[in-house]
Amino acid sequence: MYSFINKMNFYSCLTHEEKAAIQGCVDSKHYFAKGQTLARAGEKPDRINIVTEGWACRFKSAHDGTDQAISFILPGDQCEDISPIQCSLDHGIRALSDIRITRVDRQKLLSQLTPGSGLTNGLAWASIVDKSIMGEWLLNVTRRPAVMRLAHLLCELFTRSVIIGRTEDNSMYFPLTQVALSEALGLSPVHLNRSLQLLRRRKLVSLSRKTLTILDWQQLAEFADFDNNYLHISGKPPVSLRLAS
Amino acid sequence: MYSFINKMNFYSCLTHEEKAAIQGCVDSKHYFAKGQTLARAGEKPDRINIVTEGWACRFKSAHDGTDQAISFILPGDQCEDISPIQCSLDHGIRALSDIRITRVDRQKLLSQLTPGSGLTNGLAWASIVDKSIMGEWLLNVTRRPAVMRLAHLLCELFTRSVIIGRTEDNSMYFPLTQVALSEALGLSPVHLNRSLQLLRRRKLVSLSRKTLTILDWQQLAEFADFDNNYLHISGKPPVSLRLAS
DNA sequence: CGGGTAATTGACCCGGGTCAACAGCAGTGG
DNA sequence: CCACTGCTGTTGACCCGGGTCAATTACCCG
Repeated sequence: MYSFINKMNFYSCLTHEEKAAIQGCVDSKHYFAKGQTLARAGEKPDRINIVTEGWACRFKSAHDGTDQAISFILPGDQCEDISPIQCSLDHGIRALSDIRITRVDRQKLLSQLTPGSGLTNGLAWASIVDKSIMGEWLLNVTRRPAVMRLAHLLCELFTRSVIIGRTEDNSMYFPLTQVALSEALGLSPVHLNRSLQLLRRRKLVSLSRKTLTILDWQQLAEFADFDNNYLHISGKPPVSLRLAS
Repeated sequence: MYSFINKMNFYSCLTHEEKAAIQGCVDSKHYFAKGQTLARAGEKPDRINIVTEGWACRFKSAHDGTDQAISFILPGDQCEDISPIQCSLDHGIRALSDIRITRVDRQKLLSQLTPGSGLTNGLAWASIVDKSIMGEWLLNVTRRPAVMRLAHLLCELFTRSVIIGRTEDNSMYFPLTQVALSEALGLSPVHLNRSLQLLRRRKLVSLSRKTLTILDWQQLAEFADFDNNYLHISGKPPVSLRLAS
């Protein structure tokens, strides 16, 4: 739960009371193994599930049975919208690694959403960033060639990991298989593999044993045409500093 | 302004007082010609601009100078997020037809966002739908071949037009040029043209003089693998009925 | 009737998909 | 400790949907 509060606190600024109040909404904790489905399209969940450890993804299934990932859920992210409106999911959610989840009482949490509260602002931020990311993915997938597309996604995921404090130097935990990456990027697994090899050959990244290391951030970001504006992190000194190095 | 209130009222349910209060936030009205830029990436607008007549699009520019549309703005839609958080735009906005805009005072409007108010709920709905549409676009663009992709977008735009009451029988106002369509679908204008011709030859749609006519909704929707679930309109009888016909 | 925008057509090409085989490696049970 | 099994990653050969370039042809409006 620390991960969620930390994220809210990053975007907004929570008082001690607010943090405690959020803690008070916790209902239960759960564990899911890699590959398990956390939610299916059409469901109408009445709890909020927050991923506290591990990665998941939202995905939609196409006419031909293939899946497209529409976003990644990292520690601190919720599976459901936290909104007064409750509507059925239009996509599924799947664990991409073993994950830990904290379930929260929806009504209790909603009651914290008074105008101006830290939680209200934090969630508003998070929502804007989510939308921005989807816009950037749209651009990524339609306008950038495969290698660049992959490089861009790696930049994004590294930056997001920095934000939630899950990097160590230039390395990060990276549980995605090549198939999962290809489903996010709209590429075939085969071609994704070839693109990844190009990045490795250029000594921009190294990726093995679930660890991604950025070998040359400047070069990688430039190559990917990566501009972190869309993540709306400007004015968050700790992160800016980390990324400048 | 009617278009915006009507949209909020469609998703939520506004009292007379609420409608009047929204009207009270109106600041000024403006006109923009087709092709004009309403906003640029990086700007931090402090007014809310609501399109009341005509179409616009949000777009992002790629490394090679081409643009990708990331969503369409129809009458009743706002250009800016209505959120306590104010952050800079990560995309531009361009008029796709001559458009009319009503400018609204941000602070006044925000003061209407009390928990449980019709506006709060309406905006929450709208936000969820916006996000859903982007997810569907992601799927559309990565997983569906060109003709199907186009068919799907036409289904979406027709459905959205029904929602805002801008259709007449099976026809609707449709100001998009083929270039604009191709920018939304991630296709080249040439290929878009060919795809459109296929749909015409199959007698699924007709499109000329800014009027789109759906010749066979059943067939078109089936062909496009269109499932309007993602627009979250179930339980809105007037629309369901219109679309069933 | 002229000029500019939007649509259409043909010829050619390439990024990335598909299919199929194989290698590496982790976990499992004997 | 090893053999088995299934997942993940890698490679090669071949193919096609959709891109590009370039030239016309409508269409719209003053």
